[in-house]
Amino acid sequence: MTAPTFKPDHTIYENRDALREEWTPKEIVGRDEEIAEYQQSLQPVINNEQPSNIFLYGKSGTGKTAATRFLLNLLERDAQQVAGLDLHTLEINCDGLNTSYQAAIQIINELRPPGETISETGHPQSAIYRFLYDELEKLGGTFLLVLDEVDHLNDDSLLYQLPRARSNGYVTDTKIGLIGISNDLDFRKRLSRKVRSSLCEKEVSFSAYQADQLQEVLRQREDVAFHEGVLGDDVIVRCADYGAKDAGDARTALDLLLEAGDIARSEHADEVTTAHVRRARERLQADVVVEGIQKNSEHAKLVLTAILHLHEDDRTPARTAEIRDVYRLIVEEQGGNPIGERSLRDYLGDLDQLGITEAVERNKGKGGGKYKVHSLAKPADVVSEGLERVVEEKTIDHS
DNA sequence: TTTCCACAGGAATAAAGGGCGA
DNA sequence: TCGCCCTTTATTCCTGTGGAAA
Repeated sequence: MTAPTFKPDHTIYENRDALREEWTPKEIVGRDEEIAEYQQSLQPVINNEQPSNIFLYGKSGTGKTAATRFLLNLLERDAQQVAGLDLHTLEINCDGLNTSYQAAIQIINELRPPGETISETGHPQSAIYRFLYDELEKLGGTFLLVLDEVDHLNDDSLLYQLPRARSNGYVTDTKIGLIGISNDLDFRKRLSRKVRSSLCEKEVSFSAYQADQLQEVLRQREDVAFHEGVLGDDVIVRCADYGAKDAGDARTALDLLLEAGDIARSEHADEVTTAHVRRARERLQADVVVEGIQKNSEHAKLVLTAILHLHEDDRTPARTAEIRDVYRLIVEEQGGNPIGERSLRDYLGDLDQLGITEAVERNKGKGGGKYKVHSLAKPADVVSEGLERVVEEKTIDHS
C-alpha cells in the first residue's frame, strides 16, 4: 500500500476553531442579563477588594464557561490599568477529577513550573493543602479560581477550605475568589450549609437558550468559521432545532455544525447541507454512547447490552430485576463474575444520567410497590454502533 | 386514612491496586 | 523494601419513598 499524503483543505472552513468550545467570541450573544449580573459580582476584584465567591448554574451549553472566559479576559485587561492590582486567574475543569484531593493536585501543578509538579497519588491529604497554600501565598495579589463542572467532585473539602484559607491564616498575602460552575441544578442543594453559604455568596443562573437565540449564536460563529455561501439553506435552522430538541444547548448545536462541516469536507463537497447535519447528528449521538461507556467499567457496557437485548425483544421499559437477569446471562456466557444488584443500580443510574437510557419511576401501590423502569433514550442502532465502537477502540488500544 | 410493597439510594466498609518517602 | 495514604470499585445493611389497595 502506498503511503497516504496530507494536503491542506480550506474549501469549507475559514477558521474551523471558531466552532470549538474553547473559542471565546468577541461578544456573547443572547446572554445580556446573565453577563450584567456576573459582571456585577466580579466588581470587587477591580476595586482591589476581597473577591466574592460566585456560583454559576444552569444546564450544560448555556454559556456559563464562555461567559466566564469572556469576562475574565476583560477583567484581566482592565486590571492592568488599576494601580496595585495584581490579578491571577486559573480555570480548572473538574471533569475527570473525582475528589478535592485530585482537584487540589491539579491546581498545584498548574501553578508550579513544569519541572516541579507533584505526582497524582501517594501524598497525605494534609500535605496537599500545605502545598496548595504555599503556592497561593507565593502568588500574592488576587487569585480567581474557576472550577468548571464543580459538581464532579464527590466531596466538598476543597470548596470548604479554599474560601476560608485567608481567614484561617493559611494564606495571608493572597485574596482568593472561587467561581464554581455547575450543570447539575441539584448540586447546590447537596452542598453542606457551611459550603453553600461561602461558595454561593453570589449566584448567577443561566437559563436555556431559546431556539432563536441558538440561531443567533450559530450565525455569529458561521461568519467567522465558514467561507461565505458555504452553508446551505436551513443548515443553521436545522442545527438550532436539533440542538434545542436534543439538549437545549449551544454546545450541542455547535458540535453538530462542526461535525456537519467535517463530513462535508471529507466528501469534498462545496456546500454543507441539511443531509450532512442529519448524518452528523447520528454520529454525535453514537459518540455520547461511546464516551459514556468508556468512562465506566466493562460492566456498564454489559448492563447497556442487556437493555439493548431487552429492547430488541420488545421488553422495554424493563424493571431493574429483568435487566439484572439478562445481564447475568450475558456475563455468565462470557465466563465472568456479575456484580451485585446494588452496583448494577448505580450503573443504571449512570446510564440514565448520561442520557443513554431513560429511567421512569412507577408506583403500583400496596400490591406492587415503587420501582423504576428503564429503556433506551437513543435509537437502538445508535446504541449498538456505540457499543461496537467501544469494542473496536479497546482492540486498537490493546494491539 | 392507613397499610404495604418493591425497590432506590445513602452510609459504612472492604479489598485491591498504585505512588511516595523514610 | 515496607508502611502509609490515597483511589476505585464493589458489597452489605438499612432507611426512605409514595401511590394503589384495603
